[in-house]
Amino acid sequence: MLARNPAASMTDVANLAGVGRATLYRHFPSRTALVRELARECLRRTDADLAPVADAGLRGRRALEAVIQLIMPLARQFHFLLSLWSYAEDDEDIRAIYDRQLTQLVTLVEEAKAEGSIDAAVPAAWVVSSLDAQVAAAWWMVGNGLFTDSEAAEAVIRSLFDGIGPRA
Amino acid sequence: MLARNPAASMTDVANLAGVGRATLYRHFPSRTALVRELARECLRRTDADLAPVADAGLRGRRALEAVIQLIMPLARQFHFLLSLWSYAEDDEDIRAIYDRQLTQLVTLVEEAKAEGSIDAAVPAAWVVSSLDAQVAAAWWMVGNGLFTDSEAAEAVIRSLFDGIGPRA
DNA sequence: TATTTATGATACAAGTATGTCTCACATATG
DNA sequence: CATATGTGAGACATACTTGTATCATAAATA
Repeated sequence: MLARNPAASMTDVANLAGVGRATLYRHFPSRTALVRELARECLRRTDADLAPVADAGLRGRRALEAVIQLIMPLARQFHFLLSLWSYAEDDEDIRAIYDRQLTQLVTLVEEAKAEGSIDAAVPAAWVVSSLDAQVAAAWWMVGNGLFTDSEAAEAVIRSLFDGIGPRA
Repeated sequence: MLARNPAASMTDVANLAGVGRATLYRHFPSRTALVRELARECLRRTDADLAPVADAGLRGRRALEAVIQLIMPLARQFHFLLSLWSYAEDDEDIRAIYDRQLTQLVTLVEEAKAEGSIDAAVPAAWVVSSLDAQVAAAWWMVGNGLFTDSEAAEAVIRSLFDGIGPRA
């Protein structure tokens, strides 16, 4: 519900969940608590889905490509945070997990730079921003039936590393 | 105010504008009217700023690069529409202007394909989405002091056409 | 100077959201 | 069977937001 409409009320959430509003408040003492738990869940799920990348020992560009492919189905859940993040960012736990994930991503970017698959002159922060923005854009394409999940991942990988210019 | 916090109340807007709430209602009969006028203003300003591109007779990639450079300072005003667009999209005038601008952008993309500076296999919708997403991302970098305006435009142009891979 | 106009402050009504509380009921457990 | 637990429905207080209306005042105009 909050992913579709971040301004949804507790009544809306309860109705969509098929439970009474009172019951919702029994599980989440406040709206802020609900949003934070949702954020935590998103971050947990990301950790879980991205674990195979680290386990497989992938590095640099190969790892980033795997991350993009794995993260695409989660983009929807991520996207809701854009407008609700202000409620979550004050939470210490959430911030810690988020910072760690961000650091891991930056590490992959640095590895890719070291192996020569990313231009060392490009700031890592921009790579991460551009990656994030394009994943969100690609998910939007999926949502509007203009891409399948795999097409979306492929488009992001290609655009990110090689751009939309003519193939070499 | 609405650019920073799209959920801001009329009181917030009036306070930031340094006028009374009543006066704000004298100029904009409703919150929706305010948002729509803001949207109209954004689109008008975009038209004005982008007019030189058409006047100079730029086409294809050169035109797209000029658009990116000119649009960057406007990105902030554009960005507020993401969450407020639902209030504006019902307005016939606004929709017409927006659709025209979008069509013009797609035309530039098609021209770039024809001249060989964009791979014909890449869907135009994805080019526009990726462009839009990266402009927003770059503006965010500017807002956080990680890019200057011109660095931002340069980064978007380079990432869009050539990606972040090593320079050929 | 007299008058019109725009403004700020404020009160007001109606609607909605949050968070708390109570009560009746169903279900699971002892 | 008796009891404990969780739920749904709803009342309730509080607060906030929208949109309207009123009134006194400052500034521009005639």
